[in-house]
Amino acid sequence: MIEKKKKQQKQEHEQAEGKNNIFQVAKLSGVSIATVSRVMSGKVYVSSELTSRVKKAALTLGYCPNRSASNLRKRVSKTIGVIISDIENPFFTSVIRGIETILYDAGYSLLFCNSDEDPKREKTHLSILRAEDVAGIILTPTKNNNEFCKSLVESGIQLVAIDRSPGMDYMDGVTVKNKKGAFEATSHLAQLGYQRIGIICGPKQTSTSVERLEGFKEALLHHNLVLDQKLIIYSDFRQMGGYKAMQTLLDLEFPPIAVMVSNNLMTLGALQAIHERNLKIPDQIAIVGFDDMPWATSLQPSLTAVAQPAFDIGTTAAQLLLERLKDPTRSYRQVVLDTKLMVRTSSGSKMNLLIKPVNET
Amino acid sequence: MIEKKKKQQKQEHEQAEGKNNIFQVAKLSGVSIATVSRVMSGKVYVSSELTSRVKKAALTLGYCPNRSASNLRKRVSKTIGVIISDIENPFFTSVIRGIETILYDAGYSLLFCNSDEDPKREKTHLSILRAEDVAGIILTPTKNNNEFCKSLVESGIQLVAIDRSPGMDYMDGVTVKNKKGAFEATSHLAQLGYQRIGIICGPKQTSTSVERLEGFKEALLHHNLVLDQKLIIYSDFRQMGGYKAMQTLLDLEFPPIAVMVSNNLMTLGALQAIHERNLKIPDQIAIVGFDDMPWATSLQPSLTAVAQPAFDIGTTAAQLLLERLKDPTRSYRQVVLDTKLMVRTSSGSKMNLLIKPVNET
DNA sequence: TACAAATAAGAAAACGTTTTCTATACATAA
DNA sequence: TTATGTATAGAAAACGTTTTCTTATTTGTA
Repeated sequence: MIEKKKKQQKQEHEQAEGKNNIFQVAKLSGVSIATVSRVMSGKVYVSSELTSRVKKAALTLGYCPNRSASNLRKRVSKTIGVIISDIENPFFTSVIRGIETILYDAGYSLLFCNSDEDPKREKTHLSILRAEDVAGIILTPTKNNNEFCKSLVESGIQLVAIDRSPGMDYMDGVTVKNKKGAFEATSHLAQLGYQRIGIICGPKQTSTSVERLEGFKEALLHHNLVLDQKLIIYSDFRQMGGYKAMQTLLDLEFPPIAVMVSNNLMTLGALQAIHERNLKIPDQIAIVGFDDMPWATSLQPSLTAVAQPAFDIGTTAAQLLLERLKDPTRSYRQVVLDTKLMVRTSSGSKMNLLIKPVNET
Repeated sequence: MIEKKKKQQKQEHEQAEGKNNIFQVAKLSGVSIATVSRVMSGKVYVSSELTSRVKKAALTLGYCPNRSASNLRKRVSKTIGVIISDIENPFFTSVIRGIETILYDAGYSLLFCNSDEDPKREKTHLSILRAEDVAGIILTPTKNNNEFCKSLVESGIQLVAIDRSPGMDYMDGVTVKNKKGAFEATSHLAQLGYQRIGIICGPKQTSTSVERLEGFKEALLHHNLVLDQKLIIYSDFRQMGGYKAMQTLLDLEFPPIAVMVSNNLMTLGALQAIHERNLKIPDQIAIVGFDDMPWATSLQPSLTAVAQPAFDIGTTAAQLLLERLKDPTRSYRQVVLDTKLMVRTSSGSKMNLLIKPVNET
């Protein structure tokens, strides 16, 4: 008799105060732990009598199921990893916000990592995320980790690439029409009569940078403008890089009269360099940026820029991931979102029709 | 015989391909799972012979321990929750970056949440983080969740408050000298000869907003300037709010000739309103912002602003948390970091070069 | 009346680790 | 020699869930 009781109690898990578990709820409500679990997850038959008793007990104890145990047993986690290359870039924070909005509603948590554009760091993060048993990962892929990504997919972790298209056929992806955006921006400058147009690019390897340069070149061709290689400067997508790149351009024997800058942070740097030399925008030099940012309308003159739907990139990526988690067999797809040229005054447009606040709450 | 073998194999966990576990490593290297675990954690005696065999097996299988199982067993997690009120605010992204830098090195992962300044959302996130069994939480506390926070601390989850001081004595905190920062900024304007100075504040409830207003008032008093209640506008720390607030100020019968804006996003909005009316900065209106941002030097004129050590706020918070995790009994402490007035041209300082930042670290 | 099907709930197994307990071999000290 | 300690490594328990397996009860149908 005593023997038997002892054995039964073996699992009673007398715990320290504060932390409580399913056994305590079961005890308080006088049911088995199975029933408690069923009530908590709420999708199986439990009598209304027991349901209410369990719910009451759970409430008074402030019980909430341990997620590690749950994940372990279910072999799935309600966590999704996000690896961003630069969290200090407002473009990416908008993306994150988009991701968060969707995933939060779907009951997922976000495990966040900053790769700093470093493939090694990216790999470390990827393996941590795997150990963490995330359901999926949304990332801005750097190069060099293709085989590793592939092995992740094989081991059942779904990936979604954003911003860059790594040319992988084993994951979904969301990008924007970089080439078209750059084409429009450059054409805009050409149409305003600027002939000597320069560009500040990002790193040579990233697909976004390459595509934007392509659009730039095509626009020059389209408008019968000569392409001077000296007016193409490669940089690093960072503010300081943009600053130095613009200095280089301005130091040329024949500097450009208009410039397209391939991302937001470099645009800030470029503006700084221009202001330092007391050049008038757009009279002495016109400028068009890529990425429309909150500060674009606060600049004097306001900044003409190619707007990317950053928030939508995030929501789209999250949705792709959710759909794939629901149906892992469906074919991989690449969603390409549109860009929009926001014409303001830094490009020298006389008709500043489109001055609107970027961000209304 | 067969019986016995079956029983032994019971634990062999023949798995699907791809995912691998400790049993497979043990099998491949011909040792027990205990030994594998000991090798992986690497702080207990295992012979060099077995160690190398296990390591090799782990490598070829690409094994890495399941974190859920580990957390469950160890009853601690290497995950830390971060709840930020607005991820689109560059100030907070710098903070996050600081947090990430420290915690990454210490082997922690970051579970990220956006509270959107909404106490209800904050509470939801807090309980998710508890279920997730995080070791600690760094948050920008909104009001109204005091008792809940307290219960978290009681159940063993350490909290660190950043940016705002909720006046709680059961958690560590990191803030900056808001009052002193606002005092200096306002004094700077007063010393330049501006007499009619306005302020755009954040929400009335947040401690940062209150402290900055206090510093503003004290500076006026100190310089024998009258305080016109009409020149104090409360807003919401967002760009649109700053835009509208500045419009309100400029629409006054006697508008201010200089303005201090209590955060970065509202400053952007205020600038927009000023530019829309084609007012010259600083000749027709001077402006000083709170929070020094990457774009401050790209503005024309460049923006005078109170710099907060956002990155350091993050690293400090992370360090406080790590120290507390190491020694949960140590007394709670509030770290207050210094601000620094970055004098540029939007405040009109060109006219008065005698002024220099009054500061010591 | 009897037998199948459906409902409800407990017992027990399983998830993949870490760690305690136990056992062996070998060295050292009494 | 015997006792004691130490290095090494396997067996088994434990972490807190979810879910399968059982069992008991109720309902429906031939």
